[in-house]
Amino acid sequence: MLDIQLLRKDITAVAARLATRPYVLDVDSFQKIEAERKEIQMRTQDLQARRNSLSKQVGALKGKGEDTAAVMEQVAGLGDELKSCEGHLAGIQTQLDALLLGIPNLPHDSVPNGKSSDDNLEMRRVGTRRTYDFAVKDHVDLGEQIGGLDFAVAAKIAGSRFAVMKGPIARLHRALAQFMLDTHTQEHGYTEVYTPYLVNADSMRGTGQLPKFEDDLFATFKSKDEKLYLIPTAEVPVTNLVRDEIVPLEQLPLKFVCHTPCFRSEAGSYGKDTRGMIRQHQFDKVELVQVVHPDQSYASLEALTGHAEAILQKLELPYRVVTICTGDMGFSAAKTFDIEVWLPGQNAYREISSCSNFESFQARRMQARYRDEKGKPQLAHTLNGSGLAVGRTLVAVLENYQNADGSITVPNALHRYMNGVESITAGSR
RNA sequence: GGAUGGGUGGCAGAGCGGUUGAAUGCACCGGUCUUGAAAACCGGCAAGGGGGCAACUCCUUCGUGGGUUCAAAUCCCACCCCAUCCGCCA
Repeated sequence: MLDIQLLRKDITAVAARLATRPYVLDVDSFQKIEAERKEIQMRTQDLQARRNSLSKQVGALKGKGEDTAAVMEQVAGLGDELKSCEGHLAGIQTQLDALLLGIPNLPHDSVPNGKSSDDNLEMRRVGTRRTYDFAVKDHVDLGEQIGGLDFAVAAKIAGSRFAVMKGPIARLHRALAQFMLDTHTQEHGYTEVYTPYLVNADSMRGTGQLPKFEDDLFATFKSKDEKLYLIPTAEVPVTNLVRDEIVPLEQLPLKFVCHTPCFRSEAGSYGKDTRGMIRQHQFDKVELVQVVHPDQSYASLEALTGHAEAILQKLELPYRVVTICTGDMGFSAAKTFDIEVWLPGQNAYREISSCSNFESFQARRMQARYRDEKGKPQLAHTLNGSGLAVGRTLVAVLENYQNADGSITVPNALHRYMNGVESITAGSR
């Protein structure tokens, strides 16, 4: 959510910056509602003030044993107008909130303008792409040949966009998650957390999934009329740890790492990435979340991106980092770096992590604050990034570490998580 | 699912129709004292929002929603959450 003061003061500049996303801010309707709000709010508060002071007089008169009939009559006369004003104001406030909740974040000045992913800015390429003296396979063929990846049985159990992993592939998948958690907690200073996978609507609103993106979510029912949502990313429960909290200054920055399954409906991506486990309804991810002082958030974004990159470096997987342009950026982000890993099977770089600074956009929605030097509550800045998407990392390992005979060499960094296993083949367990 | 108790400021915890945005303690900030610190003493200290150039001022908030009343943290109704015990259970 944007600061409403910003919209009141300089809506033209805000609209211009949002247009780069592109998002058309309805300036007229905002200004119309805002003008109405101002008028009604002032009138309502004036009536309330009069009622309060008259009521206090009644109390004072009664205390002295004097007659109160005249004052009570006066205050009674206020009743109807007050009630209608309060109702009117509540209605306008609801409208205003709805409008505000639908406005995306302002891109940071350093974000390149652009229309689509074609306009994203490559920052760096890291690692060396292997050359193969045989025809490379993709992870689907490799996994099925080993007997560890089964999409057909997953479709039987649940439908499309699910996978069943078995044997050495399932183990490799687990090893990757453990390896990521250990690296981030032991080397990057994150605190591991375990959270609910089902969350309430307030939490989804806090991080920006609701009200606009309900279609992207899976939901379930706690009771007949109480809905719970399956998390699309650990960002949601973890960032909401600080919802409605005032964190003491000395506790910043908060750094959390969390491994969870993620559930996405992938509505609107029909026909995209239908093969393999690149785009699934359910996938595991290790997520990094930081809550920081506003002065630090861009330095933190660089650091957090580096933490995600460290995983790929340790796994010796080649990747590149891109800055997402205005037109390709997510709703809540002020700036995003994507990390894209090289996939020989697709002969392309594919997103494996997305690291964003949300500035105060999420914090304002969820009233996540810290106490500044003067003791005043201030909105914190929130960040998060995948460190990394476990399923896609598995895909990257399978494809990059494949051998001519279809076996997979286990990256050195994972040996201790695989009980010393250095290679997996069809016979592995 | 059943029973009981409970949800009040950063925390603990009073208040149970009016002058209470809320006693008291802790924490925190400023000061006195001290070589320094502690202790002691004095003072300050909720959040969100509106109006105003400002000084300042007004509104809202005691789990949530609704109701009664001139007036609600306090009374009534519904719901939610937490704790404990019983039942069931990974």
